[in-house]
Amino acid sequence: MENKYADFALLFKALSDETRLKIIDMLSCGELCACDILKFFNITQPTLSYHMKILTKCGIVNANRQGAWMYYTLNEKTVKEISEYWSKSTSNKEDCICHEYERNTCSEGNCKKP
Amino acid sequence: MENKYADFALLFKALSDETRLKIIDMLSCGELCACDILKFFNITQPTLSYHMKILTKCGIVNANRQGAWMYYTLNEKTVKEISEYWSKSTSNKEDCICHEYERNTCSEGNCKKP
DNA sequence: TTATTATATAGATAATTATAAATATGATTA
DNA sequence: TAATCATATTTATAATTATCTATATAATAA
Repeated sequence: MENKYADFALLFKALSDETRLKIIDMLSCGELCACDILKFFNITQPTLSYHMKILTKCGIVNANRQGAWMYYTLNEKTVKEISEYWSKSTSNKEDCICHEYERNTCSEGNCKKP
Repeated sequence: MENKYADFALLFKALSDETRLKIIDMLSCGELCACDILKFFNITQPTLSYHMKILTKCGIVNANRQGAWMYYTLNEKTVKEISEYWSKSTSNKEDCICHEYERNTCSEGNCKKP
């Protein structure tokens, strides 16, 4: 992993859109064809294609072409990695980047709480 | 909850930036003053202020002013809500929005897998 | 009270994003 | 083979985002 923060920032960016969150919700119940997803939304086909590209490029969604049709599924590995990242990032840990510097050093220590 | 997809899209948008992910990592080990966070990064003070506003506005981070200093902590409630949303959104569920429509209806059912 | 420190806001700008219309590609059907 | 269907790409555009500089505000220290 070259830069995990950049990688996960990209994954979260893929999740930062209402339409894409709904698509993930739908895929959690099983594989779907692009045309089925499209009918659910009030967006054009190129717009869906754009969103699916964002979801597949970062690895949250698997794409599988069957002739003219594209079938999508959730990528369980990435789904799990996101859970694990969030869980680890938000809990106290030995190897946190915050240990790479001194706390309370503003104005020679004046930012310590009273 | 008015629109959970819009709400969580906003939370994930707050997480879609490398600097903000690092700030959350740092806060997981305990409360920090803005000036301490600032020293960790190669960004200007207004840029940090902008990022902290995004994190506090959506409720991921709590802000607490003590005189001239701003102290930040993680908002454990929101942290947990994000975990729970992701876990639920990515697992098969009875009340999924995908049940609001018929599958495999493209070209009168031709998008069914062979 | 004046200077300094910590933080926020305003304004400008470059980069990115979401969207649609138009078009292209490639598969399927008649 | 021609027409149709499913999807992707290109182009344009409007909106949003990340960043900086400059400035403002408010607290603290000299």
